[in-house]
Amino acid sequence: MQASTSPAGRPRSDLNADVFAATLRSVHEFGYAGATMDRIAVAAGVAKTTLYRRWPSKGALITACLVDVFGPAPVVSEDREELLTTAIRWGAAKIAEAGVGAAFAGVFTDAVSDPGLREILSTELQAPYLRVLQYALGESEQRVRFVIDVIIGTLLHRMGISGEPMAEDDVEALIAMVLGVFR
Amino acid sequence: MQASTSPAGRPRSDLNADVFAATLRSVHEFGYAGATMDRIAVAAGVAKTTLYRRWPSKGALITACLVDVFGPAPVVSEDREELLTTAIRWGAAKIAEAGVGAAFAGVFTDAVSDPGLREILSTELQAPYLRVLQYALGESEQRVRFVIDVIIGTLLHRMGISGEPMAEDDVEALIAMVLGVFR
DNA sequence: TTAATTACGCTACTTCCGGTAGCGTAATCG
DNA sequence: CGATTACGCTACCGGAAGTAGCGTAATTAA
Repeated sequence: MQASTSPAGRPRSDLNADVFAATLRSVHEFGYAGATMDRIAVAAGVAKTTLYRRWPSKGALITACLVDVFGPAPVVSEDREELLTTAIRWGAAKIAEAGVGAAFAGVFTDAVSDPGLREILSTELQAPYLRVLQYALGESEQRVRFVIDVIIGTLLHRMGISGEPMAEDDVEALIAMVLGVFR
Repeated sequence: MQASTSPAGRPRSDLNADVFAATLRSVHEFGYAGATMDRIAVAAGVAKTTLYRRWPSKGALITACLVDVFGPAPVVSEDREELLTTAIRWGAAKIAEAGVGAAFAGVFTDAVSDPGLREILSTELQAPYLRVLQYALGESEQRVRFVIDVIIGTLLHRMGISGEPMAEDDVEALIAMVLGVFR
C-alpha cells in the first residue's frame, strides 16, 4: 500500500480538534436538533462547506466526535466481573465528563431513518466494543446483546434524554444489577 | 363549569382514531423523522391543517398517540414484586404490539430541545405512571427514578432504536434484574 | 519559477419539512 | 334563517441539511 507518500496539493489544515470541540459544545448547549451545521461552523471558525468536505452528514460528524471522545476500547481484564465493572464505570464517566449524552441519543435516533448513518455508527463506534465484550463475556450472543442494551439504554436514557448526570450510587447499582445476570 | 352543553357550531368529526392509526403506521414504516406531517395527513385522509387544529405540534400528536395506546396505568397489585413484574411485562408487550418504540424514542429526543413538548410529555404520559410506581414502591425518589430509567431505557433502546422486538427471555431477565435491586 | 493539485472560505442556491394564513364550504345550534 | 365552529385546500414563511461553483491559499513535482 504505502499510503503516506505525501500527496500533491494543499494539505488539510489541522482543525479536527477545534471542530469536535465546537460540535460537542453546541450539542451540549442547544441539543441535538439545535446544534445546526451553520452554528457549528461558526463556533469552530470554519466554513460550513469544509465540514461537508470531511464528513458526509451531520450525523457522521457527531459520530466522529463520539469516536474521538471514547477512543479505543480499554481491555482491562480477562475476568468477567472486573471487565464489566470497569466498562460501566468508564462509559458513565466518559459520557458525563464530555457531556455527550444528548449527542449519543440524537445520533441513535437519527440512525433509525438513515441507513447510511446506521452503517457508520455500527462500524465505527459500536462494533469494536461489541467484539471486546462478546469475547470477554463468552456468553450467547443474545445474553451479551441484552446486557449491552441494558447498559447503553440506561446510560443514554438518564444522561442523554433526561440530561442529568448519573450519581455514583446509581452507577454502582447498575453494575450490581448487570453482574446479577450472570449468577 | 358544566362543560358539556353542546357548543354552537359544527362538531368535530370523529377522526382521531384514523389519525392515530395513520401516525403510528407512518412512524413504524419511515421512522420518526420520516413520518412527516404531510404524509400522516394523506395517510389519514385528512388535511394537514386539521392536524394542527387539534394538536399543536408533531411531537404533541405523537405523544397523543402514545397516550391513546397505553391508556390509564393498570394498578394491578399492592405487592411490590408483583407490581413491577406486571408493569414490565405490560410495557414491553404494549410497545411491541403497537410498534411504538420508534415513536417513543423520537418524542423523547425531540423533547430535549423543545420545552413545550417536554411539558406535554411529562404531564400527559409520564406523570401518571410515575405516581403509581413511586407510591407502590415506597422507596426513595432516587431509587425509584433509577429503576424507571433502567426499565424505560432498556425497552426503548431495544425496541425503539435497535427496532427489534424483545424476546420473552429478555423480558424475564429484565424483571429479575430489577427485582434484584430491592434485595 | 512554474504548473498541477488539493484544501479552504465564501456566496448563493435547492430541497425538504414544520408550521401558519386565509378563503370557501359543510355541519350544527338557536 | 343567522351565528358559529370545523374541515379542506392552496399558498406561503422560516429554518436547516446539503450542494455548486468560484477565487484563492498551500503544497509537491518539474
